[in-house]
Amino acid sequence: MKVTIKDVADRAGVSFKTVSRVINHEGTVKPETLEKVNQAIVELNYQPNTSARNLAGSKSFALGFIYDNPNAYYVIDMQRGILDECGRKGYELLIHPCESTQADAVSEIQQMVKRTQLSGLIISPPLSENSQIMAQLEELDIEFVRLVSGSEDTVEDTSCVFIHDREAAFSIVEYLISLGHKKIAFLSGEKDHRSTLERRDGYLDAMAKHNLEVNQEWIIEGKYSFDSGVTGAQQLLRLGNSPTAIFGCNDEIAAGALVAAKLEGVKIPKQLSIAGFEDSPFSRQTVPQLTTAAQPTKTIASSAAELLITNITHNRLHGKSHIAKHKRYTPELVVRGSTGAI
Amino acid sequence: MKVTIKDVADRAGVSFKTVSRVINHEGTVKPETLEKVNQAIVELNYQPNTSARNLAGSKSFALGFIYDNPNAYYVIDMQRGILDECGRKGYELLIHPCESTQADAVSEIQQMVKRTQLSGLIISPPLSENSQIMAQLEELDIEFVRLVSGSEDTVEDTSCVFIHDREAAFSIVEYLISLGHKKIAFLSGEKDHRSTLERRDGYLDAMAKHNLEVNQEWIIEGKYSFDSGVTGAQQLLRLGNSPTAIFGCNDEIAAGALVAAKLEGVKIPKQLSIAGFEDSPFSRQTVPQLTTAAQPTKTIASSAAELLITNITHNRLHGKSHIAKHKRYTPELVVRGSTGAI
DNA sequence: AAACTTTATGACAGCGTTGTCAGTTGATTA
DNA sequence: TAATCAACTGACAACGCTGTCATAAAGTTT
Repeated sequence: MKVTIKDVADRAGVSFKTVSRVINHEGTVKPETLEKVNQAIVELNYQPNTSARNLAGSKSFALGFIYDNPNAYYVIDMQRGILDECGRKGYELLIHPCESTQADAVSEIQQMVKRTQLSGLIISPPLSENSQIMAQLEELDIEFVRLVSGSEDTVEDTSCVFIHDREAAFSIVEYLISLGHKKIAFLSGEKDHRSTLERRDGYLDAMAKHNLEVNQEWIIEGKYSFDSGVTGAQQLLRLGNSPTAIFGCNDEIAAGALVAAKLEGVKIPKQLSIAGFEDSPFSRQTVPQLTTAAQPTKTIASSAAELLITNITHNRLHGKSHIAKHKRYTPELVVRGSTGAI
Repeated sequence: MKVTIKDVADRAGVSFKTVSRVINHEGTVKPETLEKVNQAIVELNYQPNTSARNLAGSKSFALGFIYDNPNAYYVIDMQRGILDECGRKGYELLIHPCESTQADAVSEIQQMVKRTQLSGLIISPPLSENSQIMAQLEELDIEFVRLVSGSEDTVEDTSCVFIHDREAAFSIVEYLISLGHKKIAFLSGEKDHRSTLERRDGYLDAMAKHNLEVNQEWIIEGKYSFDSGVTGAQQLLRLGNSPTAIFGCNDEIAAGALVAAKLEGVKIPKQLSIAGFEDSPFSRQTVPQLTTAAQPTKTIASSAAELLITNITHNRLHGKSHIAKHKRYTPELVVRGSTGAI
């Protein structure tokens, strides 16, 4: 009924330990033996039992994805990207949404890690930016990779995938400037998200580079939500000296701004240009479609998983020598109908 | 370092088997012993090792969620709902997005089940409606619960959670009728999705009940996408005899229709009423907001997980006596600004 | 008070792997 | 030719738990 390593061994005429060597690609198996074993594996359609492997090796072939992000599109893309890599490397994925505000967030993660012996964690923003939580996680003695906005790490030398939000925001705003805009507003997301600050800095960089005045009234604090975009934009449009372009911290905000503009009777892009960030499906479901910065979330996720698995494998072989590698991505400008010359 | 069942046993002054009994709520432990053991567990912060439990019991405390659904909001809600229940019952969740069109979808699932000894699967539409895949899954000898549109099962006696799309669609259309609409169009989703057919039937039911003519030109085949809503609505609005109300098969379609109406210069809801289905975040991010039917996805998911875990537990105790229970949910009408009297 | 239940607990094998260490083989060297 | 070495393979004990069966303790019946 159930095919075990011994069945494979019998069929191949070797000891079950040799089969184990083959499964684990230990490389110390004679080519012809390897061939026999592989054939037996195929013939019997053998699948190694994960629990047994985990138990015996006191490790696990599973990664955890920890997130605290309300954006469904983002989360789904992340999951897909991680799963792709997991599939290639023979890992499973456990997902763990949580609330970073929750006091026991870490102890919950810790329990999960203990129970399942997760061999690594991938942590996405904004959780990955919470230095307190990250500090606690360090103590858990588990490998992890964080996704963070920016180009340098705030926390010590953990493995990171950096997203260059600042540079991307800069490109967007510079593009708006190239269209002739001088009065450009910024609709911010939660200001305790690093991405908000990075994107704002990119905006400020571009304004400064082109010697454009930044009116403090044009920087509106808000949230990463559609509603926040609506109210923020309304506020801007009712200003005496209202901007001719709005850069929303993400597509939801920008979509909200678009709606607000319509409510106020402002024509897009004739009277007002609006740009978003992220290139989520949102940005293609507005009229006109949003100019935005495309964040290759799925690729980033795969890449984070790859980095994590590399680290895990490395550590298994060479002990905790912490190679702490980094990767970097810069979202790219995508021009659509919501922006235009004045 | 690592706390095992034996450490707990030593501390509580009992055999490790007794601790095992406590962990598994076997109920044959004297109250005072139980108390001692529980205290030891807390003091040592003991977490049973899942791999060991799985291996020894040749079962697993993990469910799989199999889906083939492009709708990010839906998937996220499902995951949350399932995870909630998993948390309560001490299960883990493995997610497995897949393509139902893919030839080896089932063999992939099978391998995953073998590897991880998943104790049950939750399968959401449209995959759950694919009778071929379901048939193959039956042979896998694994407990599963399907989510399906409708009120009766097409497949034999598997466990199901039914979503009464037809009834809900009926309410929506009847509501439109109550507003005075007589010319009501239907923008369909993929017609190989059961939900599409159910919602269409609900639409037809309502039309029939009120003796309203159904012009075949008003039923437009499409997809569950924003774009499909746009083109479908455009087609309708350019008709000589165009409808005064549109019922979109889901919120994305309806949102698309809304945009199309705007492009054509048609005022919502003055000249045209539009209703969606699902109550996804979409429906609140349009202007005006969409009238829709609220599908309690998260609750449904929890409920499916609960049903599954009940079945699993039952089967462990009493063997495969297949209790095949069903649950039912009817989405509820949510009236917002996109619909109004003519 | 003896015989029988019932309830509560423990001893121990085994789940399917990996890790460790001890062979075995064949080739290479002195 | 014997000695040495590398490359490969196998035996066997873990890993941390559950299942099975045996046993002890307590309660019930006659």
